[in-house]
Amino acid sequence: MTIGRPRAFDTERAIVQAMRLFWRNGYEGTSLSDLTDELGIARPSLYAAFGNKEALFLKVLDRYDRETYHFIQAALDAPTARALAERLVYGACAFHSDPENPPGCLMVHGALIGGEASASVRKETNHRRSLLRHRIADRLRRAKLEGDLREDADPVALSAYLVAILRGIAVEAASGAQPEDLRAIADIAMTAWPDRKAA
Amino acid sequence: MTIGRPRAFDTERAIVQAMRLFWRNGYEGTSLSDLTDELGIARPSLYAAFGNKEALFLKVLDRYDRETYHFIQAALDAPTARALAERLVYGACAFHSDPENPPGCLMVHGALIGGEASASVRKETNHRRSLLRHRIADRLRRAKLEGDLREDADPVALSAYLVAILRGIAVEAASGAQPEDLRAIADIAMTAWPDRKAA
DNA sequence: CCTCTTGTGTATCGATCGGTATATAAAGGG
DNA sequence: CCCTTTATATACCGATCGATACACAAGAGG
Repeated sequence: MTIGRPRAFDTERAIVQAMRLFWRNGYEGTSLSDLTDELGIARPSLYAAFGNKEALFLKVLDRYDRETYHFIQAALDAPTARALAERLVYGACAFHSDPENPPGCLMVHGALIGGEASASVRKETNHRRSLLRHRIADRLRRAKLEGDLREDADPVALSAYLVAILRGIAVEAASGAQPEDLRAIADIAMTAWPDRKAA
Repeated sequence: MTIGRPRAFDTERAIVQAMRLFWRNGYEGTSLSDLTDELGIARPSLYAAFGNKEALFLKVLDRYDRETYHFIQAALDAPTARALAERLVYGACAFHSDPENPPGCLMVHGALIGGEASASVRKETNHRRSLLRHRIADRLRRAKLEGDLREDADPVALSAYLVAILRGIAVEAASGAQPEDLRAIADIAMTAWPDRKAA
């Protein structure tokens, strides 16, 4: 079938292992030696399979969005605006409380800042973060049309607020906050959500 | 008076210049060459004046807390709990909207994550972040005693919420959010603040 | 002037960074 | 068996990392 020597490692498994490293130590904080040590493969194998460090990180981002940070999609599928908000903030609490997950959020910690060498990677994570806000805003606009969000509510402002809460929870979790601390934040955050009746 | 050759640069000015570099590119993202280029001094002069990179960063953190991130102190001096919250969230908006300031928050971006080389620096910024939450919680406890915060309000939870909002605003600002976006977040965040009357 | 003390400039240290050249090993096709 | 193709392992590349050894310059005190 496939010609040539077969690959001696599982690329999907390698991406997950790389994701955990980037997640914990950031893009610049994770060296090629860290990666090859953790993955148990030699350097040229990694380059042959993924291209280079940046390309591997992009693959990791895709995997993170698609299969790890998936409470976002569950939230966007919620039937009402309030359910969307609840699934977002409490989903973030559960996500960042899961001891299986490294602390914080890969999208925030992975490449929020750094030197000029990681500028393109930073741009990509920035883009994905703003994309999330737009997806939430679109869903809230639809909620207004469907009548489960007040007429005077501002979808753009509310989506910015929700995303800010997610970032705040992620940073606090990375700083060592306990699950109950995160839930307290989410509880208070939800009291700001507009009810169906006018003010 | 002082014996020996006089220093040819202003250490206070150098700390401010170093702060802006660390603020913009993070601790690990700022190299010694970046620092010496920006400060216009040679490498041994920097080491003689500040010790090493980590010691310089700690001096920068002190300066940031004391003279740059000072809206925090103004908030803690507020007469009421609600005024505290308002000064915090709107102060953060103004702070992160000021075009004179690099994007984001030095305490968050400077050393939120990284390799093992910056572990001690990360521990220090973590400590300072948790210190802020405790100072706010203490102020809110006093507010309850003084009667301008509802009896059933939880100072610890509210302080965690406020800090999370600050982190969220900082991350969004670093991601390129506009001043009006930040104010929208703050406006909604404040609607979660408990009124004096019971629910 | 000389000495002492401290800061400056050059040139460099070993370690590590991301990335590769080269040779060899393991499969399929003939 | 040989040839092609792909993956592996060793060893290495130039560049940069944080940090210094060394010699010299600039002031104070004698």
